[in-house]
Amino acid sequence: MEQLSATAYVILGLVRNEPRSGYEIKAVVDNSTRFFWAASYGQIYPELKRLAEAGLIAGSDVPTGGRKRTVYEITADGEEELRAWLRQAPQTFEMRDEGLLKLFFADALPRDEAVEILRSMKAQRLAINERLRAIEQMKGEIEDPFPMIVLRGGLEFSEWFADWCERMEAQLLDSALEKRSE
Amino acid sequence: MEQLSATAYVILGLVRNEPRSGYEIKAVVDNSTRFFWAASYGQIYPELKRLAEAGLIAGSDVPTGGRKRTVYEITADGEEELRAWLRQAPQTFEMRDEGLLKLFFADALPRDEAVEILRSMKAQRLAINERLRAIEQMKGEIEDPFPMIVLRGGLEFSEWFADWCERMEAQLLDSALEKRSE
DNA sequence: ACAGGCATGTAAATAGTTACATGATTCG
DNA sequence: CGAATCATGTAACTATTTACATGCCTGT
Repeated sequence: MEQLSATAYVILGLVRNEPRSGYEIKAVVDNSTRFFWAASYGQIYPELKRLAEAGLIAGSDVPTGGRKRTVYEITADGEEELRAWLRQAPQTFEMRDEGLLKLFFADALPRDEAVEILRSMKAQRLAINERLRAIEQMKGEIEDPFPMIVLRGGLEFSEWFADWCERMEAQLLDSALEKRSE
Repeated sequence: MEQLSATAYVILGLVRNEPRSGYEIKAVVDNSTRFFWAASYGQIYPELKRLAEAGLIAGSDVPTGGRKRTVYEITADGEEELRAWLRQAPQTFEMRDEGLLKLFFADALPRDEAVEILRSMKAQRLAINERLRAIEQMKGEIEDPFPMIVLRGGLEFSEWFADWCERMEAQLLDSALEKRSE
């Protein structure tokens, strides 16, 4: 079998906890992994088919009320595949942050407008922080500690980032002041 | 004119400082923006043509020695376009971190193997930190303070991240100990 | 009745990487 | 001379998003 995509492992990992439908997987992703690994319907549904064909997950019809619904559960092969992947050292770690990109080029703007970039970035991070806090509240007691570790990491990260924006804003305003008093 | 891609603004921002060839742009990206916004030859060269056609940059033949070479400089229109973009609040901020993804699913592994994920992640972040430090050393004195602000932000971030990995590793080992003593 | 959520899916477009082709020049 | 680097480019592939289509069910 060819290499599986990272999205495939997101699915394997999520259906390992409990059987889920494509729709549910998308909902869970949007409240958990999407902060460090997103996935859209356009990836999830085709991937579910591929994984089922490869025998790594198994789908069965489990309607909710009268509503048609296919839930997938992981197979023994799927679990082995997931564990094999988990054992390999992680490779990909990318960031695409338009705020940092704009800040990098901010010399093209007057100082007071450059500072605005930092303010936007801080607001974004605080919004994410609130979002994560809401998710943290929702979670009850569960045995698996890892999702909570990662969630708390996200909280700490967004706090660090917001704080950094604040400090850099202050630094910029300070240096503007210095220049004026020279 | 249609919406420009983020890569287009990377190019506009870089050629604004000084005229550069596609090859040089790629090299600069790899030592600066690629930590928060990457770009490959497959994006850069076609984008240079588009931007030149749109009149936002202008290319001219400037051979190095006998070696053919086209350098691009920003036009007045290009600078206006760049500034207009910089003034809009940043939208995109994504992360794809395979380490966090694996950690999220680490319950599928025995604890001692789960801890390995954190060790790999820490090593990765320390490697990035060293890389950034090397870049910091290289930079001489320049008037534009923003690239250095962003670089220092990257240094602080990688340090925070490595430290977080260390703390989480300790926490995991502690909780494993607790379980044993119950 | 109708809005909103549940549910599955696909088409088209955009984004981005990788690998390759080509060829000149410089340095050891 | 040979390796590395400068330099430009493209083709093929993979990834990913967006938007849409479809239709049922539930609650107000």
